[in-house]
Amino acid sequence: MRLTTKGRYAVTAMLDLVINSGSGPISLADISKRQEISLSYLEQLFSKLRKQGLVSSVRGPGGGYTLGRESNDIYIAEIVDAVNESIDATNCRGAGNCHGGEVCLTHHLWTDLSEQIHSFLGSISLQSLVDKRDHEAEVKKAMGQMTDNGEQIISMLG
Amino acid sequence: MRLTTKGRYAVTAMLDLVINSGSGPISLADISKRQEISLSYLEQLFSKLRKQGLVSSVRGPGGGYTLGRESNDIYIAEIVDAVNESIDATNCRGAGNCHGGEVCLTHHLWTDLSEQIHSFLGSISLQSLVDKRDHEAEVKKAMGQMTDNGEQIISMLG
DNA sequence: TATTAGTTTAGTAAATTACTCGGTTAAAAG
DNA sequence: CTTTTAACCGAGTAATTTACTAAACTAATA
Repeated sequence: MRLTTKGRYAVTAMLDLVINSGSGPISLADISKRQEISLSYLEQLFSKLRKQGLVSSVRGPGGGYTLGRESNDIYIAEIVDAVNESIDATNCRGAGNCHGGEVCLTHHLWTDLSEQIHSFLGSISLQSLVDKRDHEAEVKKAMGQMTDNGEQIISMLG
Repeated sequence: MRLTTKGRYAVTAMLDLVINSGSGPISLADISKRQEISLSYLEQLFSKLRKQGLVSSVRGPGGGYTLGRESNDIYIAEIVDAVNESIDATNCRGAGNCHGGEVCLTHHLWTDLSEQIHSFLGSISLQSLVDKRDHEAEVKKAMGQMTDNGEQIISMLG
């Protein structure tokens, strides 16, 4: 899981799309003005977002972008993953140049943590970010994904 | 909260320090060999870690680095923060060039999320990463920081 | 005194980020 | 049918960050 300014731009643009989506599609030119992100950079980001089905496009006058799915079915991790090239964190993959096993241990610990962050962001939807009333429910969902006895906890909470 | 390869290197090196710390200090040369990170790069990273008190150094032969605090009192967020220059995520800070308030809204939403990630990584100690038996307890602590009724949940769990 | 290993600074190659520019294509409006 | 709009596409590039090399110096040990 990589979390850079590039991902922030993508999430910000998607949030802008959710907040300003009324009747028709939203043009990148509008998002560019509102969020102060270069139009061409937005085009690059949305090209990747479109390929992942997170947005769909409408050409011509009055055209622009709409969400590919409902805002409560699009998760932050998807957006970040879409714009970031996935780089393998470990330089020793499985067998090979692992001397002593300790290299693998630290790498394994890191990837474990990285997966936890990913599952956390994978449980937060665009809509829940906008709608703060959903906040606690989303945290419960995040908890459920991060702990083994998550279901138990949630059932205790009703 | 920025999560780049630089932070990963720092956390990996700190994990190496915890795992291999027996009697005396650990030299960066050893970490460099084990984790395949350039010595000079480690020196730069540990310079920052030292300034934050996360490690302390011993010079001369047999010297090296030890943890500045106990491993269960050093948190991942501290390590990541130490090596990353903190960049302000919002281009409009407070007053100024906020046109319409919507720019601020999306920025606010992002910083909210960013803080959640930060508090999540701020609840995971180095030791808990190593010692998987602490895993569930740490998740509970993380939950407590992320939800308003966290204390309530923890008390329910005993 | 020689060696070890941290400390510091300057410089740099590589990668990534963010952007400019120039075009094309599809669809709507006139 | 022509013009306009805005998505689409690719090459190129400045700025920044990452990761590293090199060279010196300092403290502590053997």
